[in-house]
Amino acid sequence: MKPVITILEDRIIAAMSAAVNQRDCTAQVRPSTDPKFGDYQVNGVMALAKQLKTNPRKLAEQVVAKLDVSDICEKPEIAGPGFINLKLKPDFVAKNLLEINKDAERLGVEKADKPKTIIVDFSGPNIAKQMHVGHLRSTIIGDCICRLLELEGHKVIRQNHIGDWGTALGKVILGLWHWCMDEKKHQSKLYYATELNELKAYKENKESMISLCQRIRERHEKDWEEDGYPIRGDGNKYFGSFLDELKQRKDDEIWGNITVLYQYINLLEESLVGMNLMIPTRVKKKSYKKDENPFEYISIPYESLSRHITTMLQKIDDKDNEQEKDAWERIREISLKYCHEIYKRLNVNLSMKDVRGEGDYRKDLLPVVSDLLRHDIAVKSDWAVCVFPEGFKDKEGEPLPVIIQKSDGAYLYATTDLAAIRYRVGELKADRIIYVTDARQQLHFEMVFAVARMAGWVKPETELVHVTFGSVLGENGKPLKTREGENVKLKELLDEAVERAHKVVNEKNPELSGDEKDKIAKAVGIGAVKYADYSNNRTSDYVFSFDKMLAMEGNTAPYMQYAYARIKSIERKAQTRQVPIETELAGVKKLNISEPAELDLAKHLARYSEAIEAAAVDYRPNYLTSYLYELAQKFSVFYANCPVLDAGPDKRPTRLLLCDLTAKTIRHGLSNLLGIEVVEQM
RNA sequence: GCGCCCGUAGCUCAGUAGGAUAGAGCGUCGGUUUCCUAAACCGAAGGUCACAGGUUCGAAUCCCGUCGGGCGUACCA
Repeated sequence: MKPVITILEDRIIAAMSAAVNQRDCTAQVRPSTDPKFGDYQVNGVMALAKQLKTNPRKLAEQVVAKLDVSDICEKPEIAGPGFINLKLKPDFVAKNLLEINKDAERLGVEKADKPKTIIVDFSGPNIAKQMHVGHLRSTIIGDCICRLLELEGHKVIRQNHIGDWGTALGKVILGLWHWCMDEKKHQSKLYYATELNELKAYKENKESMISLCQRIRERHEKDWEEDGYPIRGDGNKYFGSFLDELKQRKDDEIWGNITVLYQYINLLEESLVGMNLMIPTRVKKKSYKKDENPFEYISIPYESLSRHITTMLQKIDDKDNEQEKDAWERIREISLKYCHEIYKRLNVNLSMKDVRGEGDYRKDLLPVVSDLLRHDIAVKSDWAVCVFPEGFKDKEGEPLPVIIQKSDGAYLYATTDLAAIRYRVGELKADRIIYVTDARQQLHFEMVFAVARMAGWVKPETELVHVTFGSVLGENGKPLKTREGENVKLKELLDEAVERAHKVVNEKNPELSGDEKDKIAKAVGIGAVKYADYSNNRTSDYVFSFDKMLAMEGNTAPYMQYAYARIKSIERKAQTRQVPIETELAGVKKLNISEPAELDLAKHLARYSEAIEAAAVDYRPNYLTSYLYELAQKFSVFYANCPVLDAGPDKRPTRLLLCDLTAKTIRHGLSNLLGIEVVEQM
């Protein structure tokens, strides 16, 4: 079904063209700013008058003279400097609504004329860390964008570009080794936790810090020597089997430890800078004889050990780096399983088949770099391989590089992003690629896009879109953290939301069964977190507040869910009063709209597709939540003023239909597009 | 320094390629329940759209400048 606004736009354009004998006029039909101006206002005439240097009011008169909308609107009115105000005829609204009602699946939302293949890159957690609040926005905004585009009939390919190939992984692997050695050799005394506290405590005390670091280094070297069979430091004695056992551990234990270990490695390496402490490690020989130890031993600065491991990791397809590969696969497996539990709870449509992480592009990285070098697009600069796209400057005004390979040979996220673009355009046949990440990565993507175009990996008509969003802030106006200054785990955040929702349900509706309470608490709690995010303009930061998002007043998930539950309650009540809803609804051939509240609700219902279109074209879910909120408000007014079940036989079918369509629209918006559950009662 | 984003009611935020008297919610004050869920509804007060210029029929929106805040700016993502 064509949206009313589009029909009007077409008619206005035709009238404008006829009035001034000129093509491509823009009508600028917008919803009215004030109900007293009608339902839609035409702004384009004034702009056209300016362009033609004529009197806008006169021009408006000429346009209206050519305009035929009598089947849709009352007589158009000219107002102010040259607005044309349009008011829909109740008959037209009624007819329109009946058509939408017939289309229960799509509620009147049209499909795109030319469906495109659209890649949406979102969520992308770093698997070295437990998913935290920083992953929330990309995950849910990305999911909503996919659902909107799918509704419009596009071929949407979801890509979860997980971070599994960078320095963070090197740190986790090193951390796991510490965990292993702690258990195998140090009676599980959790030395790393103790040392983490010491590192924190000695921050300001250089002497103590130095002796602490020396102590750590010595133990490390000794343990490393010992964790070797048949050759020293190969990790075959303890670490290899430890990785196998890891599968049996509980997720909570793993994540608890990894979090601490990660901090430990980070702080240790940070503290080591400038101390000149060296640690032995092995590196593969350039060439070696058969049956010879393929490794040689070198000393590297202790603080660069995790980066060294990252480089080893990035060569995991070399059969001598099997240990790193095992560790990588194990972490990936554990972490992804955990991520998908979160996705499930969040009602986000992401599955394992959508995962294509940095590491999956590993075989493309060398070709990417050599390709760019061969075509003189990339150059070596200070031993790193760089591309200098035009128009980007650094602090000194010098050309700013995209580094695609570090001086130590490691690849970076720009490299994997480039490999991903090549794959998406080349293999997936993308017409458009949408990246949903926070605004801080803007420069990165601008530059990566520039390089991809320089290399000719994207066609000129391929759209590369960076959909940005702001940060989630705490009540203090700073990025949301725990009291200890750590990232808030997504799981804990969701747990608390559900718990709080549960308390409210208990208070408001104590007579419900335990199961029902649980179900409602889950829908309300998770829904509240998601809805609060969606209802904010995505480009701005927002302050996270459980109290606000769980409030019944205002633009919140519970308010929407309540409106839905009220309608469902009417339906339940109808059964006890022997009102045959199905029969009455099926029998509606014509609507009888008499009350202002009915007309107001009906008009809004007919505009669902406009809201979808607005939200989809700008990738802004808050246009959809605003629409839904207004819908719920209008329904509340209707509910208060128009009894449904007690209405006379001339009015009841219409009112039942308004209820039914309101419920369907709320459910579609909330559940199908935002992934927020509705509940039958609350 | 340069670049990007932002500054709207006491608070949290909307404001859809410039449109008419700038909107919600919270909070404050007042009202509504013999009636389908009051987890609701209705009303009132509350604004120099950071500041100063410009563009024009018209600016919160576009341009220039100032102030204030956030983020980014070569081997992290």
